[in-house]
Amino acid sequence: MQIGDLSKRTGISIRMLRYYEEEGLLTPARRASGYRDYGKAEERIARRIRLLSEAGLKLDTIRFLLPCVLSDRPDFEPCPEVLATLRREVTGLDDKIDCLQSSRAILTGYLDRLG
Amino acid sequence: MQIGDLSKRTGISIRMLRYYEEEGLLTPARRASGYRDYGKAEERIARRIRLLSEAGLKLDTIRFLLPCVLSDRPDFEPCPEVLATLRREVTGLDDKIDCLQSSRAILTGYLDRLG
DNA sequence: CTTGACCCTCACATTGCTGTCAGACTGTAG
DNA sequence: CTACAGTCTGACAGCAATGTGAGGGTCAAG
Repeated sequence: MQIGDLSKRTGISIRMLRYYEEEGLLTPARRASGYRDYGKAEERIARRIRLLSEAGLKLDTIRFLLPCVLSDRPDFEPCPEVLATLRREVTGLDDKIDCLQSSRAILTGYLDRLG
Repeated sequence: MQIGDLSKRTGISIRMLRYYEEEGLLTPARRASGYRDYGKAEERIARRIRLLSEAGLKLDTIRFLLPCVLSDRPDFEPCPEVLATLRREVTGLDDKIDCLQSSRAILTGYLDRLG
């Protein structure tokens, strides 16, 4: 699959797909022509990267956690630092979810009182 | 209250408090000396701005919604555009909350299977 | 063989914050 | 009066993500 196809399927801009590669997150095969060639696996990775990225994880962090993030079951014991990062990010997400819910409450609160 | 005090109380950097003012979100009184003078009302506004800002709303949007966001009860009917923005931001937050929860599930999923 | 749609790399620009530093003033405590 | 901490403005810097454009190759259809 060419980059444009993957872009359309995932909604991730071509620019960002190349950027993910530049950052070492997603490394598609190359054709003889130099064209990137993405498969199903890469598509899954791309979607996952975008999900985490939209959740506010930095690409650095995602790169660091990618092995865990991709495996469905732990086939290896991650090093303590990865583990710590994992936990840190989870509590970070919890905080952020709280924050979003409070913000949501403020906005809907106003809307509700209106109707 | 001086800017440094407010900064300590809210955890918002002095830089950002001044930036909020520059962006027209928070306009404290001024002493004769030129020093900013924040009261309880401004503290509440500052906290609210930061909450929404951390939730991912842009300062532009916050400025636009600020009247609604500050009032506890609607004392006026906001114009349709404000209403639309309000609704748009709520669904945006909903999407984001979903996204964060999925991301959280990915991370905790791995951690859980580990223990 | 040409054309049009894709793709490549490289590099610069922009957005939205956020930090930091310089040079100058304020305010208080000794 | 001095010293020190706090504040003021303004400007420049950095970051992470993203857009955009130039200059040039690839490839399938006609």
